[in-house]
Amino acid sequence: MPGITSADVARESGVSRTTVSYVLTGRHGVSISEETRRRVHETAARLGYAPSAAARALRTGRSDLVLCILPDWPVGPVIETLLDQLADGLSGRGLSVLVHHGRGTRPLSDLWRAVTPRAVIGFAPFADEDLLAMRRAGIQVLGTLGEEHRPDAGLPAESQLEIGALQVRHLAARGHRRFGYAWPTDERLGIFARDRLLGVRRACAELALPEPVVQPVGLEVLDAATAVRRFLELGVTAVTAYNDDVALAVLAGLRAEQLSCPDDCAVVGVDDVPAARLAAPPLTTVSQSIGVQARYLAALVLADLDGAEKPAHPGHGLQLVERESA
Amino acid sequence: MPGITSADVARESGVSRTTVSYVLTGRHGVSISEETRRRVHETAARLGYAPSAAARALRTGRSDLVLCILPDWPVGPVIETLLDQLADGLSGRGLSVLVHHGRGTRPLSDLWRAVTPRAVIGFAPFADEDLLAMRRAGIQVLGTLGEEHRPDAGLPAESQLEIGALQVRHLAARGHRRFGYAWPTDERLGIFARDRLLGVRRACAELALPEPVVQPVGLEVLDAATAVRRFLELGVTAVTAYNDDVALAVLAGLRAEQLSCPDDCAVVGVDDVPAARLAAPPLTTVSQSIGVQARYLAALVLADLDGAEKPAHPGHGLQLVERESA
DNA sequence: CTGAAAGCGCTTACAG
DNA sequence: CTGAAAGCGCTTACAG
Repeated sequence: MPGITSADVARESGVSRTTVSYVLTGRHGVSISEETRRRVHETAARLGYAPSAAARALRTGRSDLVLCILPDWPVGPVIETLLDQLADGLSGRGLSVLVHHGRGTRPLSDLWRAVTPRAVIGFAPFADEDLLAMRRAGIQVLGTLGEEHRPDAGLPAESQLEIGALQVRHLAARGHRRFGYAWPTDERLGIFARDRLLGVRRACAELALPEPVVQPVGLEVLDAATAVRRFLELGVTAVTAYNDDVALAVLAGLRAEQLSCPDDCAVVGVDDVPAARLAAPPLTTVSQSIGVQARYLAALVLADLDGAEKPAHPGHGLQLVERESA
Repeated sequence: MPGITSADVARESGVSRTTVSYVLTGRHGVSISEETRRRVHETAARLGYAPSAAARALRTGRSDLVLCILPDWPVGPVIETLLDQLADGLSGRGLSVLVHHGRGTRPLSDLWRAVTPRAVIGFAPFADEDLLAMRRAGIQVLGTLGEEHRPDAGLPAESQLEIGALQVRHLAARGHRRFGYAWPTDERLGIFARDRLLGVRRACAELALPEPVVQPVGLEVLDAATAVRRFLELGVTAVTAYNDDVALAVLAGLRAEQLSCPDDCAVVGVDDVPAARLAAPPLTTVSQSIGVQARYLAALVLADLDGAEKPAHPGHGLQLVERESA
């Protein structure tokens, strides 16, 4: 029992496959009697017919899939939520979101060729040749970092810069002058960390503050304690962390060193993960309003689908969530 | 420039499409001169040829994709790591892992028909009709909860039961007799929480301990504090939490109530997320050895691919990670 | 308003 | 050792 085809539906309904296709794809312009329409729909439902996506993709060169390419590290709850909301925004238009975690040695081209997606959304930059190949194949290619972002050309992502700047401005407003930057030990994160740190550097420069002290901070209490000691030795009074995970480690390091936060050292993270508000002390952090981002991405995909013009960029929607750690 | 087809490669190499196909799919049994082989490979590489997956899927009825269906809530770092490792294990055999977050209103059948996957792996139970339809279409269907798991038939998942039991046994060995169960407020988690709690209940019964006190615990300090107060009023001295997120909330609740952990109340979580070791105090938790699970899943998929017999189940590989909270 | 026919790009018996 | 041909299931001009 391999499956019902449109030919089966046509035979059962006493019409041609053409008519079945017209009825089922809701083709406009062609008028088909209401009676025929009804019969075709009814038969299709009764037989449990679902069109072969492979055949449709082969014929039209396009599927109803949106492929999201994640980098090869655990992305955390924020991106997960973004993906969920993106899927929500797209499902109403018959589009399904499929996610690929960038692991495995398989070339990217195998993947998008296998999926024939309507659009590809990259959560980290694509290699130029991949980008070109996808565009050439008529696939809409989007990135969450903004199109201007070309790390190979040395161009940082605006939103990442802004994150670092927000952290600094909040702390500077509270009188801090000497900053530490808690750099993630996972090397794969460097691509984002670089831009966030750059944002911190620039903000410090603008405020005529000294350069931040950069220190790698592992996600272990002992590692973090070592880093914290080093920070304080160098006169740091406030730490901007790469993200909440790293910030949580700094908090743990401070506790291990019997230091109090924010009195001995203030800390601000990035992401506002659920654990942030449960930390000791509750973590001040920068949240990226993912609802806005998700809607914007969905709108971009749909605009392309409709041949409409691109929606305006909603801004980065960053927000400082003040709790007790800074 | 729509794309290079096998016909292009054939023409350029001066052979037929048949030969191109034979060479490129590495077909055994058919002998083709080494010289021809070389020429075809060279031409394909030079032209940047990659076969159309849609055409191949239509012809063979199968793709090189493994589709993972996640439930519609954020799954957290543990599942993310599992997916990464699964992709690693499968990529060597030319299989790519694609993930669908179970959001959106689109029916599951649209999805697997669009992807024509080699295998589908469910991280939450499938509806019976979906299961049947996929099997009928010749797709290998696997679940991370074990095949015996049929919640609609009231059958709990072994591994989930065992998690709860492990938590209780650890605490009972430390002299605790009256347990609280920190139940997640996110209703979508109920399907797992139910089985874990059942494991706790059974373990209590076996040890002739009183029934656990179940209390929903939100991921906010105030919610958690309320729950903690209630637990202690009822004489609870140790809390088994649904997972580390909930356990972190309990810890925050204890701090808010000026209570000490583990002296006033011990806590044990599930998952061993990175934040667990950074908690105050560091969280004792049950870790699910995902490396083992990932390898087992990969082996299952590959065994089916090769027509080999199923690998033996490696056991649940649960482990209690003792830190300071219990 | 509806049907016969071509063709998307591949794989695979089948025939030489 | 290699090629001509069929066919996977669909969509879509084109012809009635």
